[in-house]
Amino acid sequence: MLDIKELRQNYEEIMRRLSLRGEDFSSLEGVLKQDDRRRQLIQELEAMKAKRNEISKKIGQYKREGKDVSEILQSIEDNKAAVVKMQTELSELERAIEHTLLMTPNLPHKDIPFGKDEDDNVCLRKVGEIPRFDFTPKPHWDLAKALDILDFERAAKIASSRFVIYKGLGARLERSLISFMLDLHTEKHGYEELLLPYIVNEASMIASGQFPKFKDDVFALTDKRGLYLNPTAEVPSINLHRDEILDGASLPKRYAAFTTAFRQESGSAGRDTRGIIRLHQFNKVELIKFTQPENSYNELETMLANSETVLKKLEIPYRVIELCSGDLGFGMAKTYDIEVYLPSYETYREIGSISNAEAYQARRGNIRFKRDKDAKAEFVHTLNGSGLAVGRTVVAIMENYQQADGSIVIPQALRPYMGTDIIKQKENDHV
RNA sequence: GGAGGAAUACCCAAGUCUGGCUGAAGGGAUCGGUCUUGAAAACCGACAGGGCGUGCAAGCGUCGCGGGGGUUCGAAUCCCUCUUCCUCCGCCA
Repeated sequence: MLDIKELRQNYEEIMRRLSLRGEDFSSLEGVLKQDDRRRQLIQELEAMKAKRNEISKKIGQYKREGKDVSEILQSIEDNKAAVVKMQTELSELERAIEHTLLMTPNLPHKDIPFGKDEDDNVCLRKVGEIPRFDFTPKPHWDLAKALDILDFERAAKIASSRFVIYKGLGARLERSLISFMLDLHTEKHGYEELLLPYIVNEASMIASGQFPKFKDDVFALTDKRGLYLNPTAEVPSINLHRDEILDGASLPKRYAAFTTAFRQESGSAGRDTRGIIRLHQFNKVELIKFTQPENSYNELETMLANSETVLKKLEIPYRVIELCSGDLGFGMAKTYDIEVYLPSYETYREIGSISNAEAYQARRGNIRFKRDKDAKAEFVHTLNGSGLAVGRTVVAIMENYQQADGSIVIPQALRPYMGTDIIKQKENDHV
């Protein structure tokens, strides 16, 4: 959320930076007018309240002294109605202002490339060798079918389309990757492991930036409490410290969390319908940081490096993309995407996204810190990154490590977890 | 699911029945001081924090006793509602 005071003081500059996103934000002009009226109302209202408090105090005093109170009671009659009226107008204004601010995205960081959409993103580097095959590489769904490690038909029977069942070494591969990633980040990169609720409430959705704007993207439960299936680990983990004032000495806080994410994907009908690239339910290891503002961009770089390490150790080719202003996520000031090379697509596909939200989520979720005991509370910066998307890592391994006979070699780093170095077709397989 | 109980500042805790001099007694912790070679003890002093508004600032006002709403001139105190926690019963991995 943007700070209304900053918007008031720096209107031109903020509008200029917002416009880099390529959308229309003229509605913010109205917010300034509403804010003027709001402040005027607060002054009038508080003056009346001050008067009322004073008179009430006097009434108490008179009563104790046994004096007559009817005259003084009379004098406050008009006050009462006026207070109610002003209070009503004020809360309506506040609600309207808040709604607009909640619908307004974060300011893009000054240094990120300007652009309209993903075509203007900038490739920073390519890492790893793109595998060369002396046969035609197969897409992961074909490989999976022959190996009998993924089952889409039965998943559709049990749930619906865009779900999958992992079987045998397929399931083991997913589980191994989760452990591998968590072990790496907790043991080598200094993150603390979290295992979070998969169900979150509305306040959490608002704080992390999903609501109110992206309500259609999530699964809502019918439970009367207003609960939703977690669309990304960012939601439960950012909310870990909602409405808290953290000790500055405890920053940065670094967390790694395995979660299962659930998404409607309603805007993606027809896209990535085959395989496990885009599912309603998928697993992810997420990295989260709460930092002091001056350190957040350093922490962003190390977080990116931490995510890259996963792919380096798995020896999967990838590239790092810096998102341009027009492709930037709603709540983020700066984002790197990591994309893995997929032979069947003959291109790179996103496998992780590493972002700095600066104070945007902290303001929504009231997440602050104090530099020392007597200091004023300041908003932290929040960062989140994939470390990585597990299902897509499975895809990357299957496709990049496939052999001519359709078997899949397990990356060296993963073998201790897998207990085998290859996934191959079972003998006497009768499916 | 049923029956009870609770939520007050960093912690403990009084106040709630009977609304007003209570933005909140008392204790602990913490910080500062006296004493001491040093420390402890004892004694003295300080000790809501935060949001919002206003102001160059000091300050002033407002809101704030789990959250939200209501009654009232006035609410920690009365009413409604939600949340969380505890005890017991039932069910259950």
